[in-house]
This record gives sequence, C-alpha cells and structure tokens, in this order.
Amino acid sequence: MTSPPFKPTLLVIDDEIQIRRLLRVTLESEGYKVRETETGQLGLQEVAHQAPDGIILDLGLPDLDGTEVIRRLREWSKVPVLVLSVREGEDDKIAALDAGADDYLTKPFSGRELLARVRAVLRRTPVSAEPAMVRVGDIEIDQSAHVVRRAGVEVHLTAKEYALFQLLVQYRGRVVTHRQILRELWGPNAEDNTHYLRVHMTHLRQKLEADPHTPRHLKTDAGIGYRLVDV
Amino acid sequence: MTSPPFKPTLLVIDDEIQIRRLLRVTLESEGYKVRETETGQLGLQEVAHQAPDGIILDLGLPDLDGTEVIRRLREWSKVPVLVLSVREGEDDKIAALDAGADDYLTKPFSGRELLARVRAVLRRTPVSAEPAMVRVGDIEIDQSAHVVRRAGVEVHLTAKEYALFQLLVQYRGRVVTHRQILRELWGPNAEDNTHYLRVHMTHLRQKLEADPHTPRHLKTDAGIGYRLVDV
DNA sequence: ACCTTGCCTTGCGCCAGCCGTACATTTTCC
DNA sequence: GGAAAATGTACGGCTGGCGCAAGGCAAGGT
Repeated sequence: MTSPPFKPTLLVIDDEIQIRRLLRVTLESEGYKVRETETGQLGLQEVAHQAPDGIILDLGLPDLDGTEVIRRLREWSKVPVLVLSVREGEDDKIAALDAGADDYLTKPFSGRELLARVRAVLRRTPVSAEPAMVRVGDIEIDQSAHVVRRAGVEVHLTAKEYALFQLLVQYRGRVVTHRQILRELWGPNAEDNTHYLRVHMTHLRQKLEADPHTPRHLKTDAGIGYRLVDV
Repeated sequence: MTSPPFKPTLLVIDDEIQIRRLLRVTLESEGYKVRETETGQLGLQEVAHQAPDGIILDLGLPDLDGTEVIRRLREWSKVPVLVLSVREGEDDKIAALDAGADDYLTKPFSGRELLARVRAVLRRTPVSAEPAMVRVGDIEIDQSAHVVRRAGVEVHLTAKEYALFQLLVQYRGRVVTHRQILRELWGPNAEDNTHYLRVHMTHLRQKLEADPHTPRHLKTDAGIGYRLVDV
C-alpha cells in the first residue's frame, strides 16, 4: 500500500527536557521524524512555518495555557493534536478536547499506548491526500508552509481568511455550499449566518483577485454557495 | 430555508442493558439520536443497513470480540468508533486502536468526558465528497460538486434550474408528474402553478439541449409531467 | 494605558434570478 | 381537420441575495 516508507513528522511541544527526550526516543523508534519546541508560542510559529503531520502537546506550558494553544491553532489549522497532561481533572480534559484536541493522555503514560493513539490520530487524516502546493491561476497556496502568494508575491491572510481559502482550495472546481462552509469554520450553530461569509469573501477577493469586482477565481453561485475555479 | 439543527445519530453496541440505558440518557441529553444493538453481529448489520455518524462500542461482547467487530467494520466503513471497556490492560487498548478504533475509554467513565470525546471524534469526520457523476447523453452532472456540463463544457444553472434538473436526474427514465415537481421545489402550496415549471423547463432546455425546440433528453409528457431520457 | 489587528455586525445600493402576464405554438381529442 | 387544452417562449417588474463600506469590540503587543 505505502510503497515509499513515508515518515510522518511530529511536533512535540513540551517545556520539560526529560519528557521531550523520552517522547523523541519513543517516537523515533517507530520511524517518525520529530521536531521540538519548548513553548506554546514557538510551537505555533513552528506549525505556521512548516506544518507537521501531528502534534504532541503538553498542557502545562510556561507561556500559554495548552488549551489556548489549541484554540489559536484551530483558527486556521486542522493538524491532529494529542494532548499530554499530568492533570487528571475531567474539566481539563473536556476543555482541551472542546478546544479542538483529538486525544488526551494522562501522564505517566505507556509508550506503547501513546504510539497506538498517535497511529489512530494520524490515520484519520490522510496524509498524502492533498499536495502541499496548489496553484489556481496566478494564486498559489503552500499548505505546509501556510503561505499564499499572488503573482509570486506573498499575501497576508488572516486566520479566518486562510481557513476559508483553504476550504475552497480543498474542493476546488466544486461548489461548496454556504452550510458546508459555515459548519466547517464557525461550527454547526452558525449555519444560517451567511453574512459572515459574504464579508470574508469580499476580503479574500480584495486580496487575491486582480479585479475584485469581476472575480476570475472566487466565483459565487447565487443561492447555493461559492467555488474556486481554475480558469 | 432554515432547517433544524443537525442531530448526529450514534449507534451503541453493548450487551449490558444498564450501560445502554446510561449511554442513551447521556447522549440524548446532548441532542444526539441514539440507536442500540446488543451484539457485534447485529451492530455490523445495523451499520450496513443505515450508517450512523458514530459508534460507541463495548469491547466485551458475547458473540464477537470487540476488536474483531472493528476490524470487519473497517473493511468497508470509516465511521468513527469510540471503544468502551472494563479492561485496563494496554494490550487491549493497543489492539483496539490498531484495529481501527478512534478512541478508547475505560469504564467506569465520566459522562462529561465521554461527551467531549464523542464531540472530538465527530468533529473530525470530513464532509465526504466523492464525485457522484451521472451521464445522460452528452450532459453530465456531478451532484457532489453541483456542476453540470454539456459536451464537456460547464453550464451555469441557477439554483431553481439546478434543483429541477437534479430531480429529473434522480428519476431519470421515468416520468415525474407536475405535482411531484411542484411539491418538491415550491412546497405543497404551489401544486397548481404548473406555469412556474414551464418557464424553468424552457430555460433548462435552452442551456442543456443542442436544439431547444426539439429536445432529445428533456421530454414532456403532455398532461402528466416531464422526464429525462438517455437516448 | 495606548495602539494595532482581526472578527463581528449593520446598513445600503445593486443586480441576478424569480415571478407573473401575455402571446405563440404544439398536442390532444372529438 | 379543427377546436380546446396544454405547453412553449418572450419580456418586464420586483425581490431576495449579494457585495461592500464603515464602525464597534475584544484581545495582544508595545
């Protein structure tokens, strides 16, 4: 099935060096590539710079609360996150999971269970599904580096704008309904607030279209949704 | 246009009736729809019959081992599975997770944690979008992409036009009565306005037929309704 | 404490698409 | 073959949906 032995890259975010060591040894023994950062801030930067295939995140970080790290990450990224914590309290678990974590493991943890949970979490996001670099007309998006360019020059997109654009890229050529977008970006309770969409769509067009008034790529299908077309 | 908030359906597979009761109460309190089966075999049948949005599976089943249930399920389905078990042993956890489970929770479990994990697991399910392509003569419709092409070139349809065409595609080859169409597209109060239909039918033919005056696919059965034919 | 940034919210002008009428054409049935 | 019924087509007014600008608000950074 997997002909070239592809090695997923994992990012470990933890302030304790012993834990990082332990995680590195454990994960590398299974063939994963491992990167590390000590703080939440650096972790977020690292993901933005080059997206890993998964994240192991310690809740107890010196700078940001781990839950906050997940929340910010989830504004624009879907990278699987497995949370580690010493805290047994279910409030912490629930907060982290609802912030967007995919799994929660309590320290001390078994190395073999960790590996199994990492496999389970990675399995759900097909790694090679989407090429890192996608071009649509003179717009290009590098999903791993989290960068969008138009005519070669980098364009700064806000978190929501990026998330919206990424969704359209994922379904490029096809119509994405208002509902789908709203569900994905604002959650199932915002399915009717189509005006959010209109505003952010305007911003996107102003940043990505040569002539925002007559869009060539970011098309709208009245009464249905939006779509990204190549020609 | 505002449909009720979407309630995911969960399937509980557990042989102990007390646990099923508990799970049902817990899950229904959050608005999920709940179905139940007592054995692994019945569970698999139930999923095959009508796929739920997620599964809560007890490992200790009388007929099949829970791990085996997951393994068989994963041969054809990607439904998220959350495993419950009394067994603490890490071998069981690893076996279940590697068989294809998405999460593993040990009994006794906290209701709130279960709900949080269910949310986390459901959140991951991507908006499935396999191209459901149907061809009729030189017209093709990709229902998941909301795109219609004639002779290879894309044709822009308005919302009503698309809805009408999709309905005809759904019953292709067979006659769809005026009433049926009107009820479906304009609601039960417009069953007599066959006139709407005529107008939109004209538009459709102008966009999809080579010679709109002598339609080859969008046929009309006078006094009855319309039908989409292949030849 | 101030400034910056990004998201939400509102309001307004505009236009595509829907409705409704009027008329032409085809089909049905005697 | 002809009248009546049913269907096809054209056109214009109207409305709901959409683009867009501007202001408020909250959070982060300096």
